Parts: sequence; C-alpha cells; structure tokens
Amino acid sequence: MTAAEGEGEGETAVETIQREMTVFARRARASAGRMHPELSLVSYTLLGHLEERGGCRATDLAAHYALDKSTVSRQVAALERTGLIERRLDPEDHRVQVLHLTDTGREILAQVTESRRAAFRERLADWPEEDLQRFATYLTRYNAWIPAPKDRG
Amino acid sequence: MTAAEGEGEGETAVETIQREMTVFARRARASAGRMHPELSLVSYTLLGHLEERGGCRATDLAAHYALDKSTVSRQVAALERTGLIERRLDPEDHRVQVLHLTDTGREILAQVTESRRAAFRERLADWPEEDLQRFATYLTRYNAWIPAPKDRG
DNA sequence: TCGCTCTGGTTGCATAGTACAACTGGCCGC
DNA sequence: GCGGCCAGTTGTACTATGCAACCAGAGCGA
Repeated sequence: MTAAEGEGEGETAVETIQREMTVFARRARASAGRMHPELSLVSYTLLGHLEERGGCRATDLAAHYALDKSTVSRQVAALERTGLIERRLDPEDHRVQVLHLTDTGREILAQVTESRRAAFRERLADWPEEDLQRFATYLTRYNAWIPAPKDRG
Repeated sequence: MTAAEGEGEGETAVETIQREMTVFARRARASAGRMHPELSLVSYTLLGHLEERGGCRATDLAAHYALDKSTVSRQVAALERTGLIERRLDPEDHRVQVLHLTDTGREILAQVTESRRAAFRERLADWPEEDLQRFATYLTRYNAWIPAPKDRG
C-alpha cells in the first residue's frame, strides 16, 4: 500500500468509514468540553437520557452508557449540585434513587440541545434534504448495532 | 422511507444526525482506551498523521489536531519511549525535531489499523455496498467541513 | 429471626489526557 | 548584539474515568 492510502483513493468504503469515524471521534473529544460551560458531553447525554426516559436510576445510566457506576455517581452528584437533576428515593426500594430532571435541568438541556442543533444545521446547511435523510438513517443504523457478546475470561 | 424518517418521530434529519453523532461521540470516548493496550486513540491518530505525511513536527501535529503543544510534547515523548517514533533534529533549524515512525511504529500502526478495520467490517457486515459507499461519502463530507471563523474577542 | 448474598450507590485511590503558564534554547531582523 | 519570535519541555492543576473497597437496603432460605 502506497503511502497514498491516506485519502481514500484505494480504500474500500469500510476503510473510509473507519478513518472518518476516527477523525470524528478525535474531534469530538477535543471539542466536547467547549460546548457549554456547565454541561460536558457526558452530562448532556445523561440529562438527555433522563428526559427521554422521564427519570431513571444511576445504574441504568451506567449500563446504558457503558460507564462505571462510580463515574455516573460522581456525574450525578455534580448535576445535583448544580441543580439540574434531583434524586427521589424509591419508596419501594430504599437502595434506589430515581433521578429526575428539575425544571432548570430541562431548560438547560433544551438550550444546549438547541445550541448543538444550530451548530449541526450550520454545518449541514448545504446538504440536500435527501442526503440528510440518508445520512441520518445510516448513523442510526450504525449506532443501533449491538456488539456480539465476547466470551471473555 | 421509512428508515430516513423513522428515527424520532417528529425529528428533522438534522436533529437525528445531531443526536446520533452525540451518541457516537460518547461511545467513542468510552471505548477509546480499549482498542489496543499500547495505543490510545490520540496516539493512534498521531501515528497515522506521521505515516500519512512521512514525518512532521510536533507543532504541526498540535495545530492539525487542535491540541496544546504541551499535550503533543508528552504524547510524543511517550511514543518515543515505547519506540514507535523517533526524533530527528532538523539540520537547518536546531529548534525543530522532525518526527518519524520507526519500523516498529509502522508495524504497530498497521496492526491497530487492521484491528479497527476488522471491527468496522464486522459492524458493517450486513450493509449493502451501495449504502457503505454513500455512508463513507457522507462522513467524509461531514468531516471536511471547516468551521466559519468566529470573531472572538 | 438470623445470616448470606445480591444489588444500588458512594468513596478512596490511581491513571490518562488535557490546558495554561513559565521556562529553555535556537533563529532572525534591526 | 539585543529584542522578539518560534519549537519544545516542564510544572501545575483539573476532569473524566475505572477499579476496589466499602456501606446500606432487599430478598431468600434455614
């Protein structure tokens, strides 16, 4: 492989996808912290999940996002400190804290979502609607994939 | 079709893209460290850049990846310690160190690339070739976008 | 009821990646 | 030669993260 493999001439589509996804992942990390002063990418997604589900447990968040429960615990603590979520003890199981967005949390989440959407709209402004829809479909399909269970020791 | 509009019932395609890209970014962060024991996502991309360019300066890497030069300096130091890259003093400018992949570095990079590609191939195994090519095109187009210069104070 | 085990959550510790600021050393124009 | 600029390193701090240890409530069985 010639060094020319860099930009895609001789690449298969899968290789291009791998390369571009890598680029995106790296950039996402770089820009994650700068989207909003008070809401990191992780916090944003946690809030989004809470909104979507209408409240859930920290353990559910950890499982859904493949994060350690300690990580979620700290994130949740931070979000509670800043008043974006609240914890309600489950009356049926006192181990459980059901997390809910506060009104402030809902508001901030909406703001950040709108801000992100605006950025995407700007970025995708030139795209024909048909391409946007296909791209959306592909991304959804891509993310929906569930890894085969590895047999690990 | 279905698939295109299927995602969120009331969502526009751009909103779906924003949401799915967010999902991807979060997962990428989560799984970045587990791709290879010795090569983080950042290190991988730095090595990739070196291979593509056939050697460059730390400052170039920092600029290209929007990283602080101190960050790059440490990454480079680590990569040199593990023998994946080497530094050559620029004879014309003794401030400059031109970074080059070592043979080991090239080898490891190839291995990791192949490992990543294999993961993508598995993930995309069911996709029709036409969809793969379109997805690749869309991702490339997406990443090629250059943000408008913000007037910042 | 007592104890064992499982589960949800917190906390202590360690690590990676990052930025900012201060610094060193080489290069260049005046 | 001096001041300024540039490449790179180092000190410091912070964030996100994981693992392990721990605590507390729940459930089950003897």
